[in-house]
Amino acid sequence: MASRNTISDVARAAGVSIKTVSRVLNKERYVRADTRQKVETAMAALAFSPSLAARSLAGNRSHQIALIYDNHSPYYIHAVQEGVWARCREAGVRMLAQPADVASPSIAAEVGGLIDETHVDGIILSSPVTDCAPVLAELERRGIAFVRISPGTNHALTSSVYMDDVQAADDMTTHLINLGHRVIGFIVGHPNHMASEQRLFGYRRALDRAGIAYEPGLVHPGEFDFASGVTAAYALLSYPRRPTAIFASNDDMAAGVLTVAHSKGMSLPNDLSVAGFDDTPLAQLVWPPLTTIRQPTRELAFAAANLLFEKVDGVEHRRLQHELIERASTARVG
Amino acid sequence: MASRNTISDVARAAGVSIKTVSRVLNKERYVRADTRQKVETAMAALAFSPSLAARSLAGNRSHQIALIYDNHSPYYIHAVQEGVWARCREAGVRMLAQPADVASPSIAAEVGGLIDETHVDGIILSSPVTDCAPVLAELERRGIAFVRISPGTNHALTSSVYMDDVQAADDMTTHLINLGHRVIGFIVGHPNHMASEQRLFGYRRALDRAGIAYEPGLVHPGEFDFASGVTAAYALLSYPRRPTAIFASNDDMAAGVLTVAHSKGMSLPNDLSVAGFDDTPLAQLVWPPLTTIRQPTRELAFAAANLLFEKVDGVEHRRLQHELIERASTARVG
DNA sequence: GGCGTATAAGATAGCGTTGTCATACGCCGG
DNA sequence: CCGGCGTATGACAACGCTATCTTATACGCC
Repeated sequence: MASRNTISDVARAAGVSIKTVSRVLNKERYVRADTRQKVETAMAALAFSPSLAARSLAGNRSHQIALIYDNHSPYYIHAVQEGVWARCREAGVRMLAQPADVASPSIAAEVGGLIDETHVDGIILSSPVTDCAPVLAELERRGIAFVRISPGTNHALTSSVYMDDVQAADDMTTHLINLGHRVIGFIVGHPNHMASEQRLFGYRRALDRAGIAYEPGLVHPGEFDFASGVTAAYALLSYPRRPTAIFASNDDMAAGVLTVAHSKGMSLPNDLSVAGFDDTPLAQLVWPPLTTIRQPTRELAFAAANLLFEKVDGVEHRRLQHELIERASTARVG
Repeated sequence: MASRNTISDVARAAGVSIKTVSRVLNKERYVRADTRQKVETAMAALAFSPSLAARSLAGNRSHQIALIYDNHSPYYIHAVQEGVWARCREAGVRMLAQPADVASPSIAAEVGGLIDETHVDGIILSSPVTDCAPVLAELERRGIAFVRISPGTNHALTSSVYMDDVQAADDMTTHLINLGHRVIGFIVGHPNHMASEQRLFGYRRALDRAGIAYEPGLVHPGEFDFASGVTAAYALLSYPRRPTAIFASNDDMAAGVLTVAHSKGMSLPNDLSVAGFDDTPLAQLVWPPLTTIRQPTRELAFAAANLLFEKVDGVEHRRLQHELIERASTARVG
């Protein structure tokens, strides 16, 4: 239970002042190469890790950032955490993963409290917090650096990373049309998420361009979870003009569609094509594996952290590319 | 960009000394009810959140704990994070989610660095870090409080929470035997995880009790992921004594079995019963939904945090109950 | 009435860093 | 040969709390 090694221990071991150790630690200028070497040797020998608490308190950086999320998809959260974490690791910054509840009236206060408590240097917002007005207002008010992942509103006002959800949904719909489908069901995402609207819009745009009339009865609300996919599938499959293909706004709902089809004894993909969105690992775990849109979630998260560390002055955006992944759940209309 | 409110601001607003504010904050004795009230009012009015950095530095508590994991199942990580986080929230303690790599030679140093940097008050180890010898040694050496989730080794030496993997696998195997199966394939888990051995042992114990000879050809290694489930399923389904049921050590591998069975045009569960383990959400997203063992992951994590906060002197263990969940992937042998 | 004890509150010294300012050295040009 | 500048280093205060010690008051007992 040896007590913590401090900067003073390192300074003593290296025969320099604590300030010089601090300079080495922070890669400041005005340290001779051989001095730097001595200090680094001493740090390694003592396995010195500087106290983040002390650094936060004394300096104007905490070497920590927060990732805020409120998403019920473990796959999404996992990918986002991993992406941000990977970039943080490179930068020697600690990531605080912070769940939140966008529906809570106190969410802004909680985010404010988080900032005060932890002194974080910046914040990354993932969907749907990325469009949570009270949180955005609080962050603006405090003037803290932040980057939004896949924002749906006020795109121009803040830095963000995103993909083109409209185009992606258009691509998938067009793909189904190219396979000969003319009656295509669509399951909308959770109303909290701006991406839901955009994906619906892409679906409509593709139909439009192909000269296929939009039919409200073929569009069913959902909530991005399996259960709502099941519900929607039952509704769509009993609709008078029964769809030959169903495009769900995410993979979980698509899995729900598959389950309903299986339980009705349908043969997939011959009796019904099913498409998902996101390309979570789930897409490959179900049968038949899902044709879906690969959303570069991990890369978006990485890019968000990157943008935060660059500390660009103004507002900056980075768009990442999606990709249509064709698997066995879609086929030419029978 | 108002600057942080400090304990002094609160003290001034309440007309008391900073030490009294500190007392209220830490729920110490010797504060009159009306004084406490004044302070609490002032804190609320100023939306005061104490600096964790300052508290860590000055006191001997940091109000933070770390959760260390190296698990490739997003569902597992998510459940563990959620359980620990829920208990932390109640306790007003911050949770640091820390990925690690059990295969890395520097893992102990990294954990040590984490402790030095963050001053965490305690640590929770999830599988497979829970059985990582270098990490355990480092934690012992430092005398820091820690709780292990589902340890497989040296159970008696440290506090832990766990479920009975042997009994659970025994239960499932017995369930299949009771359905009339006599040729039961088994897919082992990742060798890193101690649970893998235990589940295999439970399988063998149940066979033994039922007087069914153990047949090595019916047991195939796996790695807890979908791909290894697929590989194992191909092997098992081409084994001369073809199994009528396959018990996979987790749900992901069971999903792999389902996929192989589907692609061979088998009718499930009539041609083959498939059982999983863990009851992750995935179990319900595949077709047919998996008969599986519900592992109370979230509750285990919650209990682990709880044990940490109780700061019991000696070593303590908590066992949580598993449950066999029967769904549509298993049936009486045809 | 004096004294011991429990309760209530304040003064002050750190905790381990970084920021600021001061200092020392070597080198250059005039 | 001296003043000034760029470089390299150190001394010390400050960050916002908690721990420790001290002081003040109230109360009960002999």
